[in-house]
Amino acid sequence: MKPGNCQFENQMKNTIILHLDVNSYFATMEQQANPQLRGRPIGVAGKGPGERTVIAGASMEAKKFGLYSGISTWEAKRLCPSLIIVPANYDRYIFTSRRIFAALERFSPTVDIFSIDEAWLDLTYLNDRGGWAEAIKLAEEMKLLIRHQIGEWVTCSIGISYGKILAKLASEMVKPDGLTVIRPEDFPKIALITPVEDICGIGHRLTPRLNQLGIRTVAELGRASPIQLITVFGQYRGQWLNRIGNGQDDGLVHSWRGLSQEKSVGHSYTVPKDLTAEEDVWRILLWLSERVGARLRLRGLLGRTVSVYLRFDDRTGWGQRLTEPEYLNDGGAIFHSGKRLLERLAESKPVRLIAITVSDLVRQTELTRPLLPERQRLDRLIKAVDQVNHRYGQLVIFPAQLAPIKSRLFNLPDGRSGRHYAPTN
DNA sequence: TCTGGGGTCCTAGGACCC
DNA sequence: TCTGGGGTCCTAGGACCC
Repeated sequence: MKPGNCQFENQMKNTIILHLDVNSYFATMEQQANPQLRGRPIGVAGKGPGERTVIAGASMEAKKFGLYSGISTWEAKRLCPSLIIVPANYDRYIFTSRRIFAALERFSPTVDIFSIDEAWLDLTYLNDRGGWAEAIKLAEEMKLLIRHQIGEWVTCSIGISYGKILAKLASEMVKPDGLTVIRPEDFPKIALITPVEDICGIGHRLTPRLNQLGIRTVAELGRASPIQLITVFGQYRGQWLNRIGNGQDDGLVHSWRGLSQEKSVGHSYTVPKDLTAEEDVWRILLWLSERVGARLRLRGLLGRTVSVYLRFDDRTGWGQRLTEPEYLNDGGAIFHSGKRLLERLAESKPVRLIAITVSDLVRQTELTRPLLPERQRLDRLIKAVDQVNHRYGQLVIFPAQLAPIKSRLFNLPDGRSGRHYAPTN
């Protein structure tokens, strides 16, 4: 094989990648915390009853009824009348997630976090001490360690392969508590029976388009003409599809330490009842802006691109973004940008979801230009407000414009903590 | 009574500059 | 005056993930 034209570069480097996925993470956390929920169909919901919400996670027992993440609670109840709906405790899930990833670091210095309950580990270093057999042994140790440290009810599915995508595919093959290996020589066999949509990166839009071209399995994807794939799906995606179809799985594994800076911070909210008054939309936008600002400051970040997104009662969406000359992280300024974007909206339809996101982020410490004196004063005020709000719960001190909907807002669950705001008086 | 909330990455095209 | 190429910044939009 010519160098530089190496079809299976990862195989030649003897890469060993492990993917770990905690089974039904949110539901498992709740069952671990409350033994009465074990063995029963439960669904974890993001918001309180009466709000428009969906199931964020379902237990294995509930999945047997056809439940999945993203289904509305109403539909979930219809499929599984005995379903127990449990409110989410995101703070706890995040806390436990960090404990799991920290525990995994004893197996590899390179732990690449994919989501709250999934990570890849680079085990290539095992090549000179047992290789694949040793990787399998470590996987079994990981399962034991997680059960021991996190909880007896907590199982995970592990996949081991020579690349990230195939390791993830392997971990999804057996659930719960699986351990599956795809060695380079196994790929052709696996490709024959794997539908393209099982590949992470081929979703509900690409699948029908591939199927239309007569491509249903990964093996068929591998046989497809690279030129055709590039023509249909563009340079980047076409090449990627061709590579993955041929088992060339060469995505890099990055350590989460140091590298993982967030690219954007945002919040969205689906209102219980569609909004028709412009001022109501502004108030929700201000509330979301304040939360985004607080989160940016908590992480020591500033951003200068502000995006606003609305979803209307007819399910259509509208979004705009703008980049400010100055970096910002206070709710007032974020809201101001967001409101300017909203002014560009021509039509007026009932609004069901409002979202605001700040991107193009930098660390506060990276900003070299000193703040103007008036900006310094504002900064001190914001810091004092942050301290109070942090101690007593979010938005104890809040912008006066929020007063008209204060009582409603204080009944909104905080998406991250699952807590309800306490009354302020 | 349908469809949440939090993210990531890539591309095309316009404006502007050298 | 016209034309081209290269580069950067920005916005809109599409696709994907859990």
